[in-house]
Amino acid sequence: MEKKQNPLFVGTLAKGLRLLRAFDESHVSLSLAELVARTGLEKSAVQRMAHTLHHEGMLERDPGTRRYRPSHAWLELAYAYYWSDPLISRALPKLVEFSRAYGETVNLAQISGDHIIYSLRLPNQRTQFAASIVGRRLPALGTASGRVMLATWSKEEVTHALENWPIRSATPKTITDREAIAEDIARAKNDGYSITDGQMMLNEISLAVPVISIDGRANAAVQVSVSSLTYDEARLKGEILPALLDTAGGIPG
Amino acid sequence: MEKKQNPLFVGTLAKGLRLLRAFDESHVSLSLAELVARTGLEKSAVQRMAHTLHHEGMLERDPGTRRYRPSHAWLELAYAYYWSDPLISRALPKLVEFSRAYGETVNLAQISGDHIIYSLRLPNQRTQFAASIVGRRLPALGTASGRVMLATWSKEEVTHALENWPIRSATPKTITDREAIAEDIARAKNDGYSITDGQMMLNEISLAVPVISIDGRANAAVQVSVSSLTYDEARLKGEILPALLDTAGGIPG
DNA sequence: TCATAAGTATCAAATAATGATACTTCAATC
DNA sequence: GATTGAAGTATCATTATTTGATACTTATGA
Repeated sequence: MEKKQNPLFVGTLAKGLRLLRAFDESHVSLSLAELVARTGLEKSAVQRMAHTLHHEGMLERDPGTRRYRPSHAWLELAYAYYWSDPLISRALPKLVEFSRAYGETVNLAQISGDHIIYSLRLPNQRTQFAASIVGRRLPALGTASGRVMLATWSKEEVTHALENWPIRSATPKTITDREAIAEDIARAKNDGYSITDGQMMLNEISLAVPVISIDGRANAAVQVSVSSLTYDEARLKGEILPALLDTAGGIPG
Repeated sequence: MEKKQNPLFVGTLAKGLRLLRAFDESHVSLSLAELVARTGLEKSAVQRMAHTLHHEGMLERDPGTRRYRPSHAWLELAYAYYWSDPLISRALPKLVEFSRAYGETVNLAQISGDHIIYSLRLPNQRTQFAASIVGRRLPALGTASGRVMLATWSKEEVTHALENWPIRSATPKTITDREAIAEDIARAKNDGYSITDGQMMLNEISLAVPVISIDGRANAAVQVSVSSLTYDEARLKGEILPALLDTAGGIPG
């Protein structure tokens, strides 16, 4: 184990958490050996941690394949999170209302370090699975939600973000030029919304508006995803934008 | 710490997990002292665990109040869970379809020990917050979903459940008589659906149908909640039940 | 069938967690 | 605004617990 200065740091617990985080969308179940590979821990340590997590109900274990999987307990943790975050209960009814009225996919995104995380998602029939489930994280600079939040932040913070936050190219259309993103944020600051086209997925247009708190700053955004095959920007601005501004504005500060 | 026989059991990790589980819908943030009270651990241990969990991004800490809260990481874990459970991706499009068509709250429930857990929820405007968010656990015997699943299980399993699983009285109408529940399960076995009225909440009717796997057994159910003020059982059976059976039946086995 | 990898069990060594205690900061009350 | 008790933080000697090497067993597939 690396030298951990602080005597309050409990290495064993941190190791256990690494096993939990070893699971993601492309690692839905892991064997002992795979856990060793993904966590970088000793085989013995992984054996003990996995045993303990299983014993405590945090990992499911297939007796046949001996592979470990996330358990229902991971959803219970999400349940506790939902109650703990006051924004969720304020935003949910507004999003439901919007979703029912327009039938388009609508999400609540929150800033989470240099990423955004989707904390509420109301999918429609056409929505891809990855875009339907909560907890997804995306680099903030590459999303309409992230940009429209940044548009409410101080000049210093925006500069820092533009210089340091990560950018990941997900489609041929992904803008990786930080200058261009800076312009987009400036535009969002002026317009009060941000639109991206095919940044994370081709043929997907995203429209995001900020959820502004009392101090004028946004740490969250409401975002709509539509297909570029059925919408163009003009129609999006005409039909969806006003309602989306109402939705975000209606979330109690 | 109690004597833990198995040398593979890592007590420190188990203790850390207790901090996470100390949070729930009525404990959305906890101070150090409250964590001590709720976990039953030593003050020193809680201090170290909380520090570590915070350091690892699993707990948010308000610098002003010094209280701990669940972090976004708890949603990320849910994201990993969603990918890991193959039922989710199969059920989601069907539930969305139903939700759009009927505009009523629809859920996917799965058995989780002697409880059911809601793993997908598509709320409508009238849905209460607690009924809108995933991860909620309810005693299986008290829910239409739990009963309709049990209806597909072996006689021995049902007997065992009826004798041992917990029952919690949530409303004046909650049925706590295990005989009556046995009858209800028998009825569900015959009908292929289960209806409860005001069991968890007054003025709420639940209709559940099983998601049956190849072996004829159900570990999941699709469930609709409607207000008893706008629906009666007859209307529910006439208008909703056929579509709900289609929805559940359409989930690929 | 054999060979090899994966998973499981054991144990001596010593690191890292423990929990008692002392110190500091906060917040409430007079 | 000073006083007081509770909550939070820091420290450290003790020792229980984790550690990680190794041997053993069970799977897998060539």
